Amino acid sequence: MKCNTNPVKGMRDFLPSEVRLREYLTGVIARTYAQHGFQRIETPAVEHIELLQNSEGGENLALIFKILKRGEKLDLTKASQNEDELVDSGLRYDLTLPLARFYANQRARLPEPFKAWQIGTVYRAERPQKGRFRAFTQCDIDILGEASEIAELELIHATAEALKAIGLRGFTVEVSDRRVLAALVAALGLDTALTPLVAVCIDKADKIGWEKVIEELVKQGIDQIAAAGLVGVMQSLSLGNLAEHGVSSSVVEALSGVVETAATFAGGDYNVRFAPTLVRGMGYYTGMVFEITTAELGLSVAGGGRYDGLVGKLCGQSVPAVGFSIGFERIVLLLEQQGFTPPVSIPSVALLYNRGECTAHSVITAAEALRQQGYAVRTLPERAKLGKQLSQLEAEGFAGYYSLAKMELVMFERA
RNA sequence: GUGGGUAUAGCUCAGUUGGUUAGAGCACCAGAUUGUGGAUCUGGGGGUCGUGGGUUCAAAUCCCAUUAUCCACCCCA
Repeated sequence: MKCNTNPVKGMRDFLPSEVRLREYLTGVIARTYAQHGFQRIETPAVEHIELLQNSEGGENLALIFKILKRGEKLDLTKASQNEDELVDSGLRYDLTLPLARFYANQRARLPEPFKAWQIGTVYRAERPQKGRFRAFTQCDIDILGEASEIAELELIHATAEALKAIGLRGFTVEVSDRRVLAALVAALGLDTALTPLVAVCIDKADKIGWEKVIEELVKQGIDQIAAAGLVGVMQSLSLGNLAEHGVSSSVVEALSGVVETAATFAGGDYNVRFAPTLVRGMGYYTGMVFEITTAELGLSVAGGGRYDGLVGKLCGQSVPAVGFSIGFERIVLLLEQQGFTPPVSIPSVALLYNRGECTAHSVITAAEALRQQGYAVRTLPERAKLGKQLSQLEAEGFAGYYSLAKMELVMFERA
């Protein structure tokens, strides 16, 4: 039977060369996070559907891959069928929610505050396009149990250091705070329930321009004068004048402190700035939010924020929390665009033998001897057109080859 | 969820206003030659032209549907 050999829509196969780049990157990121004192944890890809759906995950809720009940619990004969009755679990769409559940469940065994890092695949049933897949890898660091902005600073610093270690420069860390916009909305006398709606419109400013933002706001039922007023304030907003617009002094101090301190650690390698239009989609964010963008890629390469309410909803005890996630796939995309190739850890050689002319024993013995010398060795039958084979091996990244017939090791000349 | 592009050999792609047996390069296999490290030459295998309908004497080519894929929007990493 002939069947479709493509991976499922939005999912990908990875070739050896692609995996090599990905492994190199995860290695660099892992090392940086470990240096900053974060501990790796793992959680399952599958979570209870209730957790995923009652999470204020914003638009992501519509994108959950749902998993059918199994066995007798899957009753397809019921008259009134809706999705919820057939589904009991789903694939995670981010790493934050599973972490919050993990923490609520394992808290007794974890240090306080807890600094965790994770790498894992998450799933969203979106329409795939450039830099966007249905299964993709995220690298998260989170601090739970730390209410002060030292947590924000540590996360920004560690994430920026990870990107630097990968070789990225000139990126911009944007910082804002959910409470800024909420204060502005309140100061203008608008219903604060409108804040999330307003946030979505404001978020588009960079793309569609302020004129259009006003139109959008009006379309959402906000009157023209208030909309224009809000946009006017937004355009002139800076760390210096936040207090004049009704933002509480504690928020202003925390925000300026984070932006200024983070900038001193950047040392010219990257930028840190207050970005009033930064909002972010997740509903669970309660305070500061951040994002990292690069000029080369029109997409953000990292995003995060404070979500103080999330753990409390799961275990009843309020636990402050902040997280920052690296969009692994976008880093990969960026490096591929730059033609980046990861450094080789061990030089590899190909051991070429003639089929039929030598025993398996002699092949493996010779290979072992080379491994003892520190090479990674792949045994391969020698082809009739040796020259062609050798050029292919060289292109594949082999440092040299060993001819079993001639008993000699030949290194390729480095161009 | 909305809009657009593409679909021909393992890969990258040609294919004229519809017209005989659908092509090239790369890759693969065999042979020749070079006295065997990439070259050169000859030959070979390999395609239901995404799928299903329709128009026509005749469809890879035109029309419709469908699927896949890529890109953009929404939103996001």
